[in-house]
Amino acid sequence: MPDARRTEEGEAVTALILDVFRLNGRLQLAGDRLVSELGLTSARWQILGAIAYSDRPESVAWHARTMGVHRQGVQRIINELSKEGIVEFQSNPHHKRAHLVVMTPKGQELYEAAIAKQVPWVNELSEGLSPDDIATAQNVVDRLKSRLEEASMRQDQSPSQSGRS
Amino acid sequence: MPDARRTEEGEAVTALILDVFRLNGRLQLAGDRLVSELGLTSARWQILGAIAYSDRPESVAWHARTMGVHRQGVQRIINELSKEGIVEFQSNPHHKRAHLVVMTPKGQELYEAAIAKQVPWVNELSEGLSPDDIATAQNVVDRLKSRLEEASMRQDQSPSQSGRS
DNA sequence: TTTGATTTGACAACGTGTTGTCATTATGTT
DNA sequence: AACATAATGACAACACGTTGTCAAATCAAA
Repeated sequence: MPDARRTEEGEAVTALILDVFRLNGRLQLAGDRLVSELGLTSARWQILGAIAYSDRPESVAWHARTMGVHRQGVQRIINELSKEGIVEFQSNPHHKRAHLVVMTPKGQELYEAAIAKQVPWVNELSEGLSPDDIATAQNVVDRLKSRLEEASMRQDQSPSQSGRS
Repeated sequence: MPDARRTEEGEAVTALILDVFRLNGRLQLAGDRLVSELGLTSARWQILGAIAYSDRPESVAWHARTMGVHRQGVQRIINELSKEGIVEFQSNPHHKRAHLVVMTPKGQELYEAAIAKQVPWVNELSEGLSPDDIATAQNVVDRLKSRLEEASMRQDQSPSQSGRS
């Protein structure tokens, strides 16, 4: 047994993790409420954001990689958005199957309408918080995220490392 | 249009929120990997934790309220855990239907085994981070969570408040 | 060109959480 | 006691994400 007890940092990060779970749940709820009357959900909104922030049209798989989620989930939602005329597929000169995803004018209006709702919402939510503290929080969260990404990469790349030295 | 642009805090919190989403995803993944060989998942683990931390046996609905999620999801998972002999129901002297949930000896072993895996994992994950920064992060996350809970309560209690002054 | 590995989209099954409805049980009011 | 209200569990439908498999397309190597 290498470590039977948590270090001071380990204890603090454990508490932070539990709060992150709860905050995430609340954010999903609030996000769904915020854009539900636009016919959007948190998941759809996040995907529209990925499309909006990409410099050029990209494939579904590319967006999924960038977002750190699996292709299939993004594919399903983008297919739905396509049926509803919110996004559409452009033929890809470099790949016959991997079509490029772009927002339709209707999709762009929708995305801007969502932002118009998010701005006053987040302004009220964050009112009075110290920008320094927020930056510190973001830094900690980002570092934890990065470490987990690295650890995940290591585990994926060397699954044969089952023996111990 | 009350606020067309985000305040400084609004901008920072928006960035923080996006990172919280990504961190949450990574934590779910890491948590599932950590306890998968015990036959647990992140969701099951979290529910076992709620049971372990309650001072006395409580009903499913009570746990759901405490965790801030809906009864139905907790009910389904606890029913599964019951079938597998990980938790069991005690008759409730004060309520004929709302049985009390307790962990079986097998469930307690499972939960302790999960903690034994989490301790070295979180110690490595948090190594080198400043305890002060972690505390600041937790404080920010907790305040955002509390504000969202309050806002959610307000919206639930006064759904007739559709007009504006 | 041929072969094999990788990428991509399609499809299906499942775990998790949300939403809504229903019957049963407690609780509070009259 | 009788009634209305709330709480609780059961059930079903759906949204979202994960996991696995398959075929088509691309790319790299021989």
